[in-house]
Amino acid sequence: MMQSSDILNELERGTEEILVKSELVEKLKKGRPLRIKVGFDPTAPDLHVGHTVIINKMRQFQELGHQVIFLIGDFTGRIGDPTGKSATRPPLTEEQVNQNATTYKEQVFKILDPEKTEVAFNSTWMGKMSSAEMIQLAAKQTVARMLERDDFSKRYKSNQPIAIHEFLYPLVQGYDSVALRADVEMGGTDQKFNLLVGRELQRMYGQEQQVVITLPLLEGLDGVNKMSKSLGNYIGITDAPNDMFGKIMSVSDELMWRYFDLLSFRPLSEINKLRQDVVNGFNPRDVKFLLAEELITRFHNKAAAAAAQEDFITRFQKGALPDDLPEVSVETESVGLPIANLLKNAGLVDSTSEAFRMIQQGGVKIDGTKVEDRNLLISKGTIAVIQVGKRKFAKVTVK
RNA sequence: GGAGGGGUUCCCGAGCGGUCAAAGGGGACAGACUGUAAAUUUGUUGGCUCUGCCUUCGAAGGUUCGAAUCCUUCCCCCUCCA
Repeated sequence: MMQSSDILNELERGTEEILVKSELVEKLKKGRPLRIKVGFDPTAPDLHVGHTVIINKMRQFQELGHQVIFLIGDFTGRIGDPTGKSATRPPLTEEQVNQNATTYKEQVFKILDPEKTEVAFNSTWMGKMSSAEMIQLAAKQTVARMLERDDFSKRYKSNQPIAIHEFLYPLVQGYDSVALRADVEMGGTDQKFNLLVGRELQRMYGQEQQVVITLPLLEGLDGVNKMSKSLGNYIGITDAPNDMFGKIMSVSDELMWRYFDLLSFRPLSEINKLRQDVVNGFNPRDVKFLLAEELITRFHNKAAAAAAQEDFITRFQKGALPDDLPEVSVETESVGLPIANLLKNAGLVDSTSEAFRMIQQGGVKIDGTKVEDRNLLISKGTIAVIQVGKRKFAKVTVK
């Protein structure tokens, strides 16, 4: 049995902030399972490893015997994205929401225990709310308060639009905590404002206030922006082993340590040792291999991790072709097809202009031989392995 | 309702009658190099029947030999005042 101070240390590990820590201590003392709320966006059912930072934390609460609530913001999703990036978001149908929820479950249960997870939808209570009640809810916060939110104030100051409905987003999210009687709500640091609105609303509705725990946002593969699908700088947890491996390898040596801190289950002492090894001349590439292996094993299995590493080595270190070459056939009505058109028709490039550029840059190879002539005609009946750059390959048949 | 500012190629952002497929940066891609799809470095970055042609600068008209650049109307965004 762990000491309560050990439990607290364990829970605090990897978090950005706990508001208010003393309240969490009090709640933990009660000896009953706490209700841990975490909200997810229903439009984005493909989780990436950035999301797993928080899911790992949820799992930790579960292991300590608490009740984890996986809240799908299907109603909130219809309000619209308050990041201002997508002005109009097509409303999801109930069918789509359910489908996305299923996808979610498949993914998070690679980490969470399904027996100890409650899945909730906020449309359950929000859908029943009358407009009068909605306005009463809106009356509980002021515009000035809303503008305190970093994202809103920045946009306001830089003359970016803020639609009124975007103010409702934090209110609804906060109200969810009231409806669920949450003891703890977790979210990314970008969620801090919304999470705190939940605290305030609970107080106004006469409930004990939830403790807010924020977790750091994981940087994406570029090392600059946070990991997100829209930026394309993510490692999806359903990514194929080879893709996962490649993406992890493309992370800079520096960012790799951040990933170790937030994604690896290895103890800190072990990570520090690896760090020291690299300082002493150990190849950081091999440390990256370890990270890739751990994550692929978590989301796939050990054999897949080993195979992915094997593939990476033969393909990039030794320059060999991958085993699973996609086969494509392109048709021509004359005796042959100009190389540029062939590349385009085979889907290896987006346009013939791009094809010409690639040839000019020396990135196109046919059966391993670099193409020098941009007007090269590939005759009908040819079957050849064509490569564009380091990552695009196809076995092309000209019919 | 009034006054003013603005909408440019994937993104940010110059251009303000011809030399504009449109500076610069970011991103992406390609080459070189390499202990890695790290770092570094060089280059490319609208399309096509490709060394020439075609379509782009919120939308539609107009002026002009010629418009992203000028005019008109419309749509959208922002700021200040009410």
